[in-house]
Amino acid sequence: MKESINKSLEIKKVKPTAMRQLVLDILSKQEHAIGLPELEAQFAQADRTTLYRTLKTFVTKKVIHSIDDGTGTIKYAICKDTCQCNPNELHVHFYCTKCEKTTCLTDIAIPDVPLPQYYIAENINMVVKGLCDKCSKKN
Amino acid sequence: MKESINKSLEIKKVKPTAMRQLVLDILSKQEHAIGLPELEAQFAQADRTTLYRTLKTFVTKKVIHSIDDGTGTIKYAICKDTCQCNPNELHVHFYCTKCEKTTCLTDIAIPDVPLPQYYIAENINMVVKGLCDKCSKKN
DNA sequence: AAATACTTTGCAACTTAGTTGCACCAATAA
DNA sequence: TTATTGGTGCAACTAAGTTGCAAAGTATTT
Repeated sequence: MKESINKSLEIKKVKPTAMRQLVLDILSKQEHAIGLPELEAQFAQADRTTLYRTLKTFVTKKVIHSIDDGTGTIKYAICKDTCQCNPNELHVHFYCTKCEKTTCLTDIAIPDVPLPQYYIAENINMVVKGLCDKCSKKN
Repeated sequence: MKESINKSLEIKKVKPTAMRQLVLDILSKQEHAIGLPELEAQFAQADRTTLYRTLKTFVTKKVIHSIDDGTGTIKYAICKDTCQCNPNELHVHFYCTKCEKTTCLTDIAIPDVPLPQYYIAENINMVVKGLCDKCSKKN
């Protein structure tokens, strides 16, 4: 476990400090994407700034990817080891309006959209909102 | 012009107060989607709260739609008179990373995506980021 | 027209997320 | 060891959004 985290940091060329290992460990244990406030809540005592900067480093080094799920707070989830976050590798995200969890639908690629002339796509964000599998069954 | 604004408010069943007419008039003159701070900036003197609530009313009454373009501030643009904001009526939005403007690509419908079993879609947000037509030509 | 109720508006104050500057500490290189 | 670099933590701040409450305006009833 700890080995895989170190490996992940090594692959993406991020110095594996204790803080970073800890943050990545927590992120790896999440079932859903979480935001900075939620990450902060998992620590008894930790500085927001450090977590903030750790996440930022992870994003630029592509250890994790950020998700704008439309709630106003950015969520984060771990990238695959091989992920380079290119447009063709992007997947759809799902935000459940009932349990308010954001899920990576890693198997669902974002479909190509035709853009008007002279528009150049660099990145695409696609979030489907509705009820997740667990919540739709409870109704 | 003023007639069409009143008509729009009437259709969507919003009482046409002076403030609302003014806000809708400003929104109708925008080439791009704008946020609350930008709307506020167009007034010499106006209260943020009132504008905030006006936008909120407009969104719930479907006079305008809100766009989460990933910048952190929600943008707004006018809906068509007939728009009911159903999933099948939704269009793609484009955020230009150079001029930082958000554009409704009203002609480009959001493609259907297959969801995993038991997931129920209520709404979809799709934002393409990159260079808009004007900015891509300038390079 | 007067009295009542309802809606809209404006001020002030607050919350929340994100962000920056600066000082300190740890790890590494010269 | 000293110098340099990078990471961490505190404090303070910004920006956007939000709420409570009171005043003003509009509509409705008598």
